[in-house]
Amino acid sequence: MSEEPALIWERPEPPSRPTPSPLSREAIVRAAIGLADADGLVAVSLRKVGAVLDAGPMRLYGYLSTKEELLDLMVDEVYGEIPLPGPDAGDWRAKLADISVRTRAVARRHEWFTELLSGRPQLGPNALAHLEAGLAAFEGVPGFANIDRALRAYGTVRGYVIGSISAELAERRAERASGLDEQQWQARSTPYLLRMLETGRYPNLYRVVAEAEHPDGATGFLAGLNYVLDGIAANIPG
Amino acid sequence: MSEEPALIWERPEPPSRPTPSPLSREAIVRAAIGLADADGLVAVSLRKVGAVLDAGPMRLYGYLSTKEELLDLMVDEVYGEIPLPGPDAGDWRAKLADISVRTRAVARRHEWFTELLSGRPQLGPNALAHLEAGLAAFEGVPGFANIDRALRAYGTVRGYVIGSISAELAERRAERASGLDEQQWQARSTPYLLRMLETGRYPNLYRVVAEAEHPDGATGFLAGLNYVLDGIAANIPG
DNA sequence: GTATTTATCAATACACTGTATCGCATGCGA
DNA sequence: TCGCATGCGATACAGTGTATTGATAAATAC
Repeated sequence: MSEEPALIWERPEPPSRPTPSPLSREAIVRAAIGLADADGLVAVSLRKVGAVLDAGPMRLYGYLSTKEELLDLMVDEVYGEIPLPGPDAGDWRAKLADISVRTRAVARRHEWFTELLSGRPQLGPNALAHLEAGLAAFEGVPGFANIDRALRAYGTVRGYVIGSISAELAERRAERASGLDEQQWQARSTPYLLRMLETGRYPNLYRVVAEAEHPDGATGFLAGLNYVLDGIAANIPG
Repeated sequence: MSEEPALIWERPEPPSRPTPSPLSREAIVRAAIGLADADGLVAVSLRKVGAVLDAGPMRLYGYLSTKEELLDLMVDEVYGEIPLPGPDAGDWRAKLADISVRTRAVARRHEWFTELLSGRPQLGPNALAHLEAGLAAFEGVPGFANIDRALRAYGTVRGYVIGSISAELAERRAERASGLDEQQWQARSTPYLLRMLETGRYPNLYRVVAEAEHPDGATGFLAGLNYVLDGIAANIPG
C-alpha cells in the first residue's frame, strides 16, 4: 500500500529525524505522574505518556514491558516522596505517627496513589524502605521483638492509614467528578439521602446529617490514628 | 446501504424476534458479579455482560446510564450479602468484630470488592444499612454519644478492615496472576527479594523472610482487629 | 379495525485503549 | 564503503465505553 508514488524530484526528503528525545524510565514515570496528577488515572495511557515525551507509544516498550509495570513504577516513585524517620526520631509512637501523617500528605498530592495500592504487591526499593522503616519503629519495643507481631502491628497501622485516606479522597473526588463545585455535588446527592433518612431505617445516619460537625480531614485522621496507636500501646507489657 | 435487494418472494421473513429475554437491573448485576467472580474486574465489559443475558451492549443503557453505575450497583449488592448484627448481638466490641469478620468473608468471595471500594462514595441502600449498623454498635457506649466520635471510631475499624483485606487479597492475586501456582510466583520474586535483602539496607525485612512464620490470614486479621478494638476500648472512660 | 405515535432495542459508528508485528533508517564494526 | 544489528515508527488488531440512527413492536387515537 505505498501511497507515495511521487517522483523523486518532487518528493520531500524525510524530515531529518530530529534526534529522538533521549528517554529514560525516570522521565517516563514523571510524565505519567504528571498526567495522573492533572487528570486522574484515566488520563494515563501509553499514547498520552508518549506524546508528552515526543514519542510514539511503542517507544515505551523498550523501557517497560507492560502498562502494569508503569503503574508499579509510579507507585514506587510516590513511595520515594515520603520522608522516613531516622533511628532517633523519637519513640515508636512518634515514628509511626510521622510515617502516617507524611503518607497522608503525599497521598493527597497524588490522589491516584491509594487507588493503585489496593491490588498490587509493592516490591520496589522505595516501598521496601517504607516497610522497613515501619518495622524498625518496633525495634526494642517490649512485646514486639517477635517479627510476626511487629509485622502485624505495622500492618494494622498501614491498613488504617490507607483505608482512611482512600475514604477521604473518594469523597473529595466524587464532589469534583459530578461536574463542578462541592455545592453542585451535594445538591445532587443530598435530596436522595434525605429521602432515605426519612424512612426512619437509619437513625444513626440521620444523626450524622443532623448533628455532626464534620471535623476537617486532618483532625479526623489523627483521631483515628490515635485509636490504632492506643491499641498497640495497650499491648505493650509492663 | 441496503444489502438485501432480493425479491420479496425469496427473501426470508425476519426471524420472528425471539421474545427478548426479560431484563432487570437485578439480572444485570448478577451477571456482572458472576463475570467478576470468575475472571476478575477486567472481564466485566458491557458487551460481555450483555452476552450473558442474550442482549447487545446498548440494551443495558436502559437500566444504567454508565458503566460506573453498574459498578456502583455491584458494590451495593455485595454489601447486601454481609449479615448485620441485630440490636442484641452482644456489646459494641462483639458487634464490630462480627461485622468485620463477615465483611472479610464476603470480600474473599468477591475479590474485586475492595478494589471498587477505594474511590467511590457508597450511597446504596445496603451500604447505608452497613454503615448504620456500625454506628449503632456505639449506642449507649460511654464517651461515644457524640456522633462525630462514633463516626470516627467506626471509620477507623472500617479503614483497618478494608486496608487489611486489600493487602491480603493483593498478595493472593499476585500469586495467581503470574501464571500458575503459588510456588511459581514465589520462584519469580524471591530471588529478587533476596538480592535486595543482601544489601543489608533492610535488616527488619530480612527478619521477615528469615524468621517469620506467616500466620494464616484469618489469624492475622483478628490480631490486627483486636489492636484497633483495644484502642477504642482504651478511650471509653470509667 | 386502521392509522399514528411512542417506546424499545439492535446495528452501526467512533474515538480510544494496550500491545504484536513488521519494515525501515540509523549507527556501528569491518 | 559495505553489511549488519538494533531501536524506533507506522500499521494493525481486537477490544473498550458510549452516541447516533433506524427499524420494529407496543400503545394509543380515531
